[in-house]
Amino acid sequence: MEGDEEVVGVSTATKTRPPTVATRSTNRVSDLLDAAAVHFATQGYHRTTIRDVTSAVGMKAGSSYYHFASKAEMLLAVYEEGVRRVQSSVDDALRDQHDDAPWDRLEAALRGHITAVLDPSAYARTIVAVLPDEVPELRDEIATLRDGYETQWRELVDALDAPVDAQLLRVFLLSAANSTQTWFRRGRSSPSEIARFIVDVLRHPMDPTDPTDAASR
Amino acid sequence: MEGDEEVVGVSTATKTRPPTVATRSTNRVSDLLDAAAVHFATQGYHRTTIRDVTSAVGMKAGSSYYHFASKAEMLLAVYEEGVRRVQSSVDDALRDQHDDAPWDRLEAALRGHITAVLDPSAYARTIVAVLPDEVPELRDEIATLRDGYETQWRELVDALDAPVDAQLLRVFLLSAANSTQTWFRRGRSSPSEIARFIVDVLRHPMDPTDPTDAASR
DNA sequence: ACGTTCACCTAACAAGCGTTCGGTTGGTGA
DNA sequence: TCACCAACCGAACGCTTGTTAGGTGAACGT
Repeated sequence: MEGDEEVVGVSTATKTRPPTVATRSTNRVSDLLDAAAVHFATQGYHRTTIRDVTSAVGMKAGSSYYHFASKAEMLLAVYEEGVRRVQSSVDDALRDQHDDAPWDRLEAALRGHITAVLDPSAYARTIVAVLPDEVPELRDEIATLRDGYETQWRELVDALDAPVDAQLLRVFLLSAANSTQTWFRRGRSSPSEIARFIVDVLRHPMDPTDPTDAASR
Repeated sequence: MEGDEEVVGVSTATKTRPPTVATRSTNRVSDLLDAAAVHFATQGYHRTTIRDVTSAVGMKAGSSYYHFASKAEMLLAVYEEGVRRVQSSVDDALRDQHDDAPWDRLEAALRGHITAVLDPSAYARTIVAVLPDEVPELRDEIATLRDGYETQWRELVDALDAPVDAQLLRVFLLSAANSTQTWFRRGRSSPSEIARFIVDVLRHPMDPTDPTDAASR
């Protein structure tokens, strides 16, 4: 009998359907998500327990399942919000950048990306910290989200018209920008400086023995 | 009575002391370590269970504790071997590199590093995949091991005499090299090509509009 | 005023985890 | 030949985990 399976998700529960949006002001889903983001970003998915997250906002473990059907769906929610925030941070940076030269646009995008990755809210950090196949059940969803975001970077890098493999360059750019999360210490250098550093390193020769570099030294 | 506590670690067990080195040929510690490396590298520390590792070599879970006092010590053993292999891979590459120009030495070291990171034995991949504070009880040991290895890179980067922050450059170099593990597909590009790509990107200007780049295009 | 619904809590469940401990076997040195 | 010990096995332990189910009270629409 395969007529009506759990089509949309209406399986065991008869009527207790967690609403997608908050309907009452006492709803604390956003607090839950905030705490989840912090824990996922700093401890990773598997080391984070539901009780870690809920107790951080004064909830009990079971209450989580009123809002999220599972731990994986909780991560997915954080992940989606993370992508949304990085994307909008990049958009903001690109909007502020009025010079539309390819290298300037790249630097602006880098600045936006790094800013989001270093944001204390930890949403963006989660999408860097937890890798796609760390949670097999979400592999496709996570991969899709990442791809959607990286599409923009494909265009940015292609626009450079650089004399190297564009795919390699894009991968290295993102890995360099993401790595800031591991070593960054506040106060030493800002996202803007890091973005500028990366672009400078790429644009200008840094080999003192390079014949084309005679002028800059 | 605090006279004789578990001073050195001789607590419960009376005489069953696992020997540090293998004494009999039927010893399968190396097989265990191989399997552990594969699982730690591909699944991470927390998603890997003792039963995963032992069953991969036809052992039972409890038998692991004849060789390793805990799961954490098992990881540490893999980690140490991983550092050893990356180090020797870099040493080999540097030895083969007869031109001792700083940039050539850097490229050789990168080649060695990437080769080790992409090695199917997975030991080196482990030290990239599992981050220092993923296992709090080993944080200091792991950090020490990493520092020891990175010292060499400090020297290599300093020798470049590049007109940028040496620390930033070193961090980006290693993160770029390590990121190969996530996207590398065998057959598309070799460790040598990737190493050369990274060095090329740094040494030579890739901005077509850069005035100093007129000659190379 | 009142029944309904939201947003939780309480309490447990089964599965899986790292770990322990006594037993077993086959190779080994004397 | 035989005691011995390295190198396991078998079976459990206690704990944590994600998850479920039923109950509770305050806020809400009517």
